[in-house]
Amino acid sequence: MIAMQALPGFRDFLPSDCAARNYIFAKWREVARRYGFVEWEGPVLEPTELYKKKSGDEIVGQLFNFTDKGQREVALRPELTPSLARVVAAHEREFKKPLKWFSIGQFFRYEKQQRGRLREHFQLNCDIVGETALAADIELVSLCIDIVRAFGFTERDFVVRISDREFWTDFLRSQEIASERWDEILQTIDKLGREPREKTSEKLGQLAEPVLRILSKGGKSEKLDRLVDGLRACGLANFVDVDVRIVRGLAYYTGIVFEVFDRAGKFRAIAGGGRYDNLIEQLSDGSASQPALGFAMGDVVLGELIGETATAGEAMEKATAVEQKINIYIVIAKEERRADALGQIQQLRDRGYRVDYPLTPGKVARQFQTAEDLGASIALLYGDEWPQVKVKTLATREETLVANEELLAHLQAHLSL
RNA sequence: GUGGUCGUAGCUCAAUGGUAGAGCCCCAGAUUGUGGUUCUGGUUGUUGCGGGUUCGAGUCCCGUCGGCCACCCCA
Repeated sequence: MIAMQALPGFRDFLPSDCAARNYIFAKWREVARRYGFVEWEGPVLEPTELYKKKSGDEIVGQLFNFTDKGQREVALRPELTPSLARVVAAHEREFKKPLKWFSIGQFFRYEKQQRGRLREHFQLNCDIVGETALAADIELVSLCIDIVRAFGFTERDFVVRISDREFWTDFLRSQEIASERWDEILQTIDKLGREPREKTSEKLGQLAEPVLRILSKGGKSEKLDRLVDGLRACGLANFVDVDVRIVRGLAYYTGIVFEVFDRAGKFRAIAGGGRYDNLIEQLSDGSASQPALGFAMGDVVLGELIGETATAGEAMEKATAVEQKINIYIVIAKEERRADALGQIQQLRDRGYRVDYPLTPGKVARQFQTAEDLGASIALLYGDEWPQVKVKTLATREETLVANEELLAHLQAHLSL
């Protein structure tokens, strides 16, 4: 029995898990760069106040927070957006607008874990700052779709549900509802799918009838139409559904909001985001003001969906397998040749080949087995043939003798990496 | 935070209240320096932990920790 284990909700990444994670990160990075986004990072630990301040009280109860040795109230970041807002406010004039920034990092929350929901996870965040035009919303949703597509998913596998908070705030204004109640009503609409209809009606009171009528009709707006038109021009309209039931829990969203789900409805949201035009101004106490929008995509649900989707799973399997293989394994058949082998190993590694060899004397049969296990395509045997080396192509079992000093040239000609 | 359910070897799982097992993995062999198959042998457990009932507990009871599921909440 091992005494120490990881804390609940925290993961160990064994090599295969790490390879899968790196694969996800690589796709995220690759597609974000295709869209002209640049990478940045913020601190993992932030003052608790940053999250208490304006992002809605609902998040505070789930913070992984504590008091540090300097008596500061701090929290492991649960999300990136407040940090981004702070950074943008502090460096507002240093960059031309719009900013297109992305970040990959670890985020934390303190709550009971269950499937798809740990106390720690990795997230991609993509944000556009300094652009009010709907074109920015189209760009962001397009990027989100293309990132999911990059893993081999199609419109049969996932859907982006798009909504607009302004659709609801316009409605509430038309109903002459006091703005203090808006957040509470939006929360109720957000919960609509998860709560019994009677409870919703009770909470909405006189609004229940018009709200339910809108939902049964589907809800439409000129802005949402234009958004979908823009995505259609990109050829991405098949990936989206307008669905005004999407509101999102965070209070800081102000306009378009969206969430990505698997079509089968088996998992939690894969990604989510929206427009938060007032947050930067709020967090900076008015010293900076920038419209902004962004989304986040986590590694946990995405990873589960990749694992359960044949095409995506195979693509990842293939990519990670290649990544973990070595190119060349050195078989030391005679210990007298170890020094010669080491000299060549150094040369090969300098040239960029992935090379491994037995650290202790061992049977030749076992060494070939190890070469196979490590995924080498070629084995070099150092033994009685010296100063020649036996070059064996493992897949075909073909062997040729090559003089050791001609080995580099020989491999360059015969081993394509 | 609340409720339900589960916890046996590194992994997947067996064991009517009566001496804890199998498969896989791993390790070592099968006449001198050649790998994916095969054969032989071998290692591994305070049955999550702590109490209790019993002649006797992996099995029943209580507590605790951990996993899973639902609720809460959702970045």
